[in-house]
Amino acid sequence: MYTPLHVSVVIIEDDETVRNGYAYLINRTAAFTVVNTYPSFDASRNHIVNDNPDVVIIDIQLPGTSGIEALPVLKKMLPFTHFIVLTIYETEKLIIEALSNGASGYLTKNMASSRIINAIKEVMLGGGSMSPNVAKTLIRSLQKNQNSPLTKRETQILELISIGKNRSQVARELFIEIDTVKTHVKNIYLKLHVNSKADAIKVAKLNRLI
Amino acid sequence: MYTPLHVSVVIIEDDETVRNGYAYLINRTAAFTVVNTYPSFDASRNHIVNDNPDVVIIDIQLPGTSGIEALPVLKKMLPFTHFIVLTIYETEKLIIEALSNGASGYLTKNMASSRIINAIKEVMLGGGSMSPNVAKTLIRSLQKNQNSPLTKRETQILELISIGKNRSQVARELFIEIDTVKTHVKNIYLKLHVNSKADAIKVAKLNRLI
DNA sequence: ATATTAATCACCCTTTAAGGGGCATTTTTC
DNA sequence: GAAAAATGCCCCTTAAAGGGTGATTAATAT
Repeated sequence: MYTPLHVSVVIIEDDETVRNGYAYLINRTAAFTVVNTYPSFDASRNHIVNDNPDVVIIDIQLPGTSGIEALPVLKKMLPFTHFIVLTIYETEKLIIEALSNGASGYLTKNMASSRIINAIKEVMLGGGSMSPNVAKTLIRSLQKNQNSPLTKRETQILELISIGKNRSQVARELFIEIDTVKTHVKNIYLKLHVNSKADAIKVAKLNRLI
Repeated sequence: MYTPLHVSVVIIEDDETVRNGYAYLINRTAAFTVVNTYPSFDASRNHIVNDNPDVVIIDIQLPGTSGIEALPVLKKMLPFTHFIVLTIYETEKLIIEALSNGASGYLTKNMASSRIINAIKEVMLGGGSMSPNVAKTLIRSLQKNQNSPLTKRETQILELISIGKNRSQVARELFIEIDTVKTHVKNIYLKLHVNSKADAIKVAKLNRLI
């Protein structure tokens, strides 16, 4: 694997011991240099653009601005920098927020240290990196319930409705009458025990029917 | 890392050379046994339940039923088996389809062979596994456009609308008047050059504004 | 073969939501 | 202190949603 020379890294992590541990680990690796470390995003604010790192390792739970909130701001300040979240939290919500806010990687702190180095290499090559638990959580968030009470057609119709199409648009798209769509919608509501579009979508998403 | 003994693997892959290569590689690994290989899902259909593998390595492009179509069927036949897709294709659509159809891993064929072994270990431990390019594609599909023409509030409102809430529900949720929601919606439509909810959601999703 | 489920369509009806227009105020941000 | 963002209040018309009741056909499972 080819790794560009002189990869500069900044670490944002509030625990001093952990922060120094990572810094040691990264500095020990040939061609990797930790150019600066900060105990919080707020502390990094006026310096990090000057550091101009290739990669930022950032924790989620930080004093003041959280890592999640910091990401879009950092991304704007350093548009060509890669961000790797390194945290103990692995809830679906946090993972999706971090990745949608600009992180290229999401690692949990119980990882072998070699994986941190690997992750840096991977994101430097334009890839993404996740620990297995994170990958699993993300994959699970994509997976549909195999025991859906809805039929194929009902699922299909609810999916179209969930992306904002109205009944006549659904009818046109599926080459059926609007009254047929209406019947399906009524049956969907019956099965999901709801009586509105919004509730149906909510229940369906909660149970991964769509 | 602890690995349970006797991990049984089935390979579904149409190219004989590749198939035998994987089989050799996996059999060479202690505690891993390839119990059977098939050139297609259709060929495996009547035997694979009897093979009862812990892990199935499956290609996407197969003669007859594609790997994507095969996944939900296999998942039903083997509810406790882990599936790893191993393919040359890495489009967003295929990746999301494969993962939402039940795959626990998605690897591309240009990977070092050790990663296949690692992936099997990871999914056996209940994790997920993706190669960096796949992770990047998946992450990118989550990322929002940083240059959205919409303001924070407009984005927030469009998000609520996109999950099926109507204006009065949005108003209640954000503790504002329904007329304010209406004004925001009007401005959203102006900015996105649309004049309906469905079109706004379509344009916004296409440009990752929501 | 035959019951069940899924999918299709057609009317009735009332209420709610959506969309277009214009305008005014306050709060935030640069 | 100008500009952008967020808030709110009217006018208006049409489109959509939701509830009820029913029927026919196609697919599928027992």
